[in-house]
This record gives sequence, C-alpha cells and structure tokens, in this order.
Amino acid sequence: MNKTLEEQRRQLPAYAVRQNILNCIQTSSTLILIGETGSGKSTQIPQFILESGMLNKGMVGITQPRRVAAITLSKRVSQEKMRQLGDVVGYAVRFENCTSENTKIKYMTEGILLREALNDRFLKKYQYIILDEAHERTVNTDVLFGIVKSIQKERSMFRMQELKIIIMSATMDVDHFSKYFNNCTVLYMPGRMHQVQVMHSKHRQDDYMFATLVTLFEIHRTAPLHHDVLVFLTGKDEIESMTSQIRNITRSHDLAGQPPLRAWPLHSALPAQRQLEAFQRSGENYRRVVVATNIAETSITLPGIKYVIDTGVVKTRKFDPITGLDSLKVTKISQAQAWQRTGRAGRESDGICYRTYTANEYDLFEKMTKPEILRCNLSSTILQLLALGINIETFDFMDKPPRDSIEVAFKQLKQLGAIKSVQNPQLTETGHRMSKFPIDPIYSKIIISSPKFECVNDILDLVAILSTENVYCEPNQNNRDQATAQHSKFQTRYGDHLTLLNIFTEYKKHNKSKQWCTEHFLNQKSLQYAFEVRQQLAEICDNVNVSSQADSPHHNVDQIRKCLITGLFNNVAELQQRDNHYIVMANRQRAMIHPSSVLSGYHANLNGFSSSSNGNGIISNMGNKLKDAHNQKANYVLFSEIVHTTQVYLRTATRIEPEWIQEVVPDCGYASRINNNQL
DNA sequence: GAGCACTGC
Repeated sequence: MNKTLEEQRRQLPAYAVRQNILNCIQTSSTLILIGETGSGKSTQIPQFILESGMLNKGMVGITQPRRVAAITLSKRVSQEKMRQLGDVVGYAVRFENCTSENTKIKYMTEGILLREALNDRFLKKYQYIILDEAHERTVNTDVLFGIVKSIQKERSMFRMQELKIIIMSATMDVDHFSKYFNNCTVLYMPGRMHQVQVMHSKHRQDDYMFATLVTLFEIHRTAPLHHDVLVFLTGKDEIESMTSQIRNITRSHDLAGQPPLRAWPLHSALPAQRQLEAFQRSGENYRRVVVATNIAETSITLPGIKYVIDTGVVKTRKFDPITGLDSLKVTKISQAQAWQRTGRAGRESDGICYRTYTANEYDLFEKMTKPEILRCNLSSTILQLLALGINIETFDFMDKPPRDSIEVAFKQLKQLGAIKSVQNPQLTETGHRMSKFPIDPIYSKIIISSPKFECVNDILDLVAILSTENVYCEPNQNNRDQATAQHSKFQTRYGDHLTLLNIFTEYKKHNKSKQWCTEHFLNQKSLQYAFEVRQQLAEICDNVNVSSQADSPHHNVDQIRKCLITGLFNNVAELQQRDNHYIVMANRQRAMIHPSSVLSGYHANLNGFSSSSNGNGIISNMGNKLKDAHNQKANYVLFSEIVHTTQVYLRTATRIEPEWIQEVVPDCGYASRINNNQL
C-alpha cells in the first residue's frame, strides 16, 4: 500500500526534475514554477524541500485559493509521508486549524496567511512560502504577491532568516510575473498527463445552446457508452433549460440502439446532496452529461469525463467604481480559461474538447482572465492593507487597481469612520477594531455600532447569515408551492434582513436539526456555516470590547434596523410614486427591488406568525393597525447589494423609516433631502 | 419575475 504511494510519487512529472528544482530553490530567493494539472507540483515540491534538509528553521507554508484544495492536498501529502494529518503535514482554513508543533508543511487558504500577517509582521514562522494556483489571480493572491515580496526584502534588510518564495502556476503571463519578481528564475515542468484533442466549430454559431445540443447528440450517437460529457454554460437558468431540453429530446426521438442519456445540473445554488449526484455515477447503462457553470472549471473535479463542450462564455461580476454598481454579465472567457476547460476532458485518460466557437474567435479572446483586483470593490482589501501598516500609494501591486477604485474605497472607509481622512488614510480606533473582523467593513462597522442600539446578539446573527449564500433550497418543479409555503412562515413585512434573522433564530431553536431544514426547504450546509461564522464573530467581539451586556431582552426591530443604517447608509433608496421604481439616495441610481425579495410585491402571501414581535420568538408581521399602511410598497428601503443583471436590482432589502436617517447618520449628505420631502 | 465563483487565525 505505502509502496504503491511511493511508486506513484516517483511517476509524477515533478519527480523527474526534482534535483533541478532543488538546485534552483537553493540558488534563488524567488522561483516561478510552471506546471500543468497532474504534474504533482502542489504535493511534491513541499516534500522535496523537507526531504532535502533545506528546511532548518520554520515551516513551508503553501497557499490555495480554495478551502477544499488546502484540505485534500494536506491529506494526500500526510498519507505519502505516512504520518497522521496535523503532525508533520497539516492545514489551516477558516474555523479549522489542523496543525501542531511538529508541523513542517502547512497547507492553507490565502486568507489565512493574510490574517497571519496581521499578527506577525514578518511571517517569521515560515522559511518558505509557496503561492499555488497563482494564475488564478484572486484578490488575495495579488495582495500576497506584494506582501511576501516586501517581507522578503525587509527580512534581508534586518538580517533575519531569508524568506524563500515560490510562485506556482499553470499557464501564465511569464514575462509579467518574472519582471515583477525582479526577473527571477522560471522553471517549466513537463506537461499534462493525458492528451486532449481540441475541435473548433467551423462556422460562427449564433446560438451556443443549440450548437451544444447538436454537438452533444453527435457525441452520443458515436461515442462508446461510458464516455461521459461535461458542458459549460453560464448560469442556473441556462442549465435548467439545457437539462430539460436534453430530457425532452431523448424522450421524444427514437434513439433506438443507443444507451439512455442522463443529464445532471451542477451549480453552486444546488444543495450539497444534489451536487454529489452530478459527481457520482449511479448506474452502468447510460451516458452521463453534466451541465455546469464554471464551478466545474476549478472547484469541482468530475471523474470519468471524456468529452468537454465549451461554449466560450461565463458570467462575471464587475464593479464599477463610478456608479458603485456591481454588474453580473455574460462575457467571453479568456484563452487561459478555455484551456482550463479543455483540461477537464483529460483528467483520467485522453479526451476531446469541442468548442462551439471558431479558431478565429478563440484568437480574439483575451489571453489571460483579468485579475480580480482590477474589477472589484476594494474597501475590504484596503482596510486590511492599512491594518498591516501598508501605504497604498506606494504598495507594489503586480497590477495596480484603477485610481477610481482606490479613491472610492478610501471615501467609503472615511464615511464608515475607519480612517482619519481620505488625504491621510490612517486607521482610527474604530478602523483598527473593524479590521479584526473577517468581513466587509460595512458589516464590521454595524457590529461595532450594535452595543449602542442594544442589539449585539441579533446583529451577530444577522451578519453571520448574510455572509452565506443560498439559504433557501432550490425546490423541484413539483414541490415549488410547498417550498414557498414553508419559506413564507419566516417572512415579515419589515423585509429580508429580519426574515433571514427569523430563519437563523428558528434554526438554532430547533437544535440545528437537519430534518427541520429539509422540511422547511432550507440549506443546512449554509445555516451551519452561518452558525460557525456567528461563533467566530462573537469571539472577535470579546477581543475588541463589543459587549452584549446592554442588549434588549427582546428583538427590537426598530433598533436592529437603525443599527443596520450605521453601515449601509449609502444603500438607502426612495420609492418614486410616479413609476414604482426606487432611486438610491446617495447617487440617484434608478433600481427595482429584486423579485426574490419579500418587499418585491411578488410575495403577497405573507403569513407570518399570528402575534406581533413576541419576545425572543419569531419576528412576525406588524399589528393590524399598521398592517394596511405596510401592505403598500415601502417608501424607503435599505439594501445589502445592488446588482445590474437584466435590470438594476436591489437585493436583500428592508423597510426603514425616513426620519431614522437624520437620527443615525445626520452627516450622510442626503438626510436633509429626505426631511424636506416628507409629509 | 429571478444570482458566476471563491475567501476570512
């Protein structure tokens, strides 16, 4: 058993260049290592360092963009070393630290290393830091680039132990990377394990859904039984439409002599159980086709895939600093992404990738995916950098974010009271406390304000549940009404925030029961995650003196909503009676309330519980006296998110009273405008 | 009438 593990190790491409790699690591302080999936770089390089005796003090730290990867890699490597997980080889991710004094190789998420840097300015624990999957260019990867580079320099300046940096990546813009790391050595490792043949469409396709269907049934007609197919589409709607079309075609056409074709959807909104169904083959005599979003590009690896159909599109989120608007739009993938998708056909054996776009179109794709740091809201990242004592103006970004993004982030941090001024972005006392929370500054501000509103516990519940997505379970077609009925039990006319708070409160009251979740069509995994976030936030509260001692013994819905305004004051919108649209007060942006919101008007059937706010129980609808007034659309709402999809939508919205703005944030810039318009 | 994917000692 162990012998085979060792044999497997020796067969990896990384093993063949072992000595070469070690020589390079020894002679250079920074090394870029390029190797494709299957080369064994993530599991082998840390072991090579350990076995070579080059590790004399400290650890090898190796970062991953995703939790699951950090955990599975450390499991694999501890097996290969024949040691218990958490001994010589361990991992650390949010909520879980599986390391010990003996740990020499530590796998972790990028976020963990960033948080560690906050408490250990020079990351003294580490002699080697390996940043893996660097080509993905997540915000955290980019921030870590700058941080480890500067720590390396400082450690050498102060004559501390040298920090060795290894950047590992699949394909990437080598020149750009090497230049940034002072023209360091670049080492290429032998290619992937299996061949994938790429077939481009001969002609331009107007309808990639149709092209996908044609390609799929051609594969189905000709390929051997167990050759499964993976299709990349952009979102839930497309995936549902595709799987139902596949079912209809297989049902209505005579596919005599062919094995059945079964389609499985795969996207993040599905509960864990249904994601597993797509992963596992449940029988022998059919062909499986998995229709997925880009979740199957990196996060989930499906076994048995021989064919990939790549539509060349993806849904991406982009932040516009001028309008403050997030947009979620279908865009063309990059060439690097196309190859990532192609590789999914060659995980276990040779495969084929069909691209429903022409070779010409491919040539016009961007070479690399734009780094996330260039297209996201930076307030959280900048608060963290400031807490590290970093000057943003001089920070050595590999790709510097746009001026507007940085300015908008400073402005927001100033408004939240986290920095002294935009010109002098020094952290205030509040800013220091805010930076301790691993959440968006808007919400850390709300938590810090909560003792004043005597609702610390409710706010912690609320922030915890807001940090998870997909609280509601996707019902099937046949139990949609049932799910709606169950969900409506939690709804209140106050809006979505207090509805979510109800769900979380009830979840805890029912001892986090799995069965209770199933009965109420709620996602147990998400609620459990929220529970753990809640615990973590409460611990941090203790450390930064946010005390719940003064908390009101009952839910005080007005105080909770006022407290939310202390962070979300820029997210307040006013109803335009004229056309039933909302206008965001801070920037005059026109928007609609998202149809999924309790306040959208599509949820007329708000049952609630019978009495009004009853002790620590569920927050129900308002008393009958007020009820009629509140059946109308809310005149003022506060929202968590504004996203441009098919329209500009406010998501997760709560009804507020206009006079609260003057009371809570008199300096917000639009308070007077509200008062003048009132009554 | 409708949400890509990640992450945080």
